[in-house]
Amino acid sequence: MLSAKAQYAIHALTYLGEQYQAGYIPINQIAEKRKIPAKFLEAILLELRKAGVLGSKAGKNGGYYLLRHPRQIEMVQILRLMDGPIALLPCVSKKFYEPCRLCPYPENECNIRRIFLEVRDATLQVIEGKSLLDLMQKEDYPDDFVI
Amino acid sequence: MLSAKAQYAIHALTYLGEQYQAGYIPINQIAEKRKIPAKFLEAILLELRKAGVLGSKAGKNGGYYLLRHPRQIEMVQILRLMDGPIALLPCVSKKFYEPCRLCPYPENECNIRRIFLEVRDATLQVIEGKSLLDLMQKEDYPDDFVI
DNA sequence: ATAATTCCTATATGTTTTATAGGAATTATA
DNA sequence: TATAATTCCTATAAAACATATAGGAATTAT
Repeated sequence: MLSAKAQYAIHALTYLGEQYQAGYIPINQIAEKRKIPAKFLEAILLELRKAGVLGSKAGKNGGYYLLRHPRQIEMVQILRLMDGPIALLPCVSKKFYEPCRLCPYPENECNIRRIFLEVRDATLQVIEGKSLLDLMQKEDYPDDFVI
Repeated sequence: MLSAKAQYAIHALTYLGEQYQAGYIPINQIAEKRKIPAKFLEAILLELRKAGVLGSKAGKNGGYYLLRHPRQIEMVQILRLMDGPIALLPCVSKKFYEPCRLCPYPENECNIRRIFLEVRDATLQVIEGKSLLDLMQKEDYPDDFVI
């Protein structure tokens, strides 16, 4: 399951997506609208900024905003940032690979690994290519919003 | 990612699969062969027994054994027993469904949900129909072992 | 009887997740 | 320039969960 953090991130980002190019959005507004604990959200947004997903402006009338068009923000990047690996086992992870400590057989012969590699590939098949825009409620936005 | 518990369960079960119909296998043997902490394994095997996956016999020369042929033990059952939902969000879970607490829109209109439903379906597509036998190193066993 | 095992409940230990605190820095604007 | 509203940053608290162990009761073969 996704952590609360990852879910909060998704909801915050879709909210910011709705306000794309509408200026700086303060944390408290997002927190209130999406029912996310404000201080926790603050930490999440900070992380997203440091990862180059969000921009921010401090001071009065400041806030956060998307650095790229929602179509250009990859869903899989958000998931990995918040929760780490997509794969269910370290030995089949693309970005967080670690060798298996339990398996008595070589990796390339392991059937456990083979199957969990299939699972990972099936998951990536779905989410790679998906963007923040796909997660948003597109109907709510003007036609010219979509690239 | 799978918990250590789920990984231990898989390894213990494949080990028992290798010994299918070879009598009662004591916890300590499994623990030693698969490098699993014995007391933790004990709790896991107990759970698998209560779920009807394993049988056991107490006393001298006792131990655990598979109640069904490895082909008849569903991979997905093991994963759900050990780690709960397959789905990444409660609102798309088949067996552990819970409504979304954050989403402002009705479920059937939510694009977040739509995508995570796709992910779940892709995952289930791979693992439903897979059995313990698929996780085992079949090559090690006599031909007549496979149904 | 003894030894080897499972059974069961409780608890300890460690780690991660979730959440909050609080003050410094920044900025708009009155 | 003072004020208010914000982000920035580090630290820490609190809660939940995962992992692991303890220890004795019950069972069984020999």
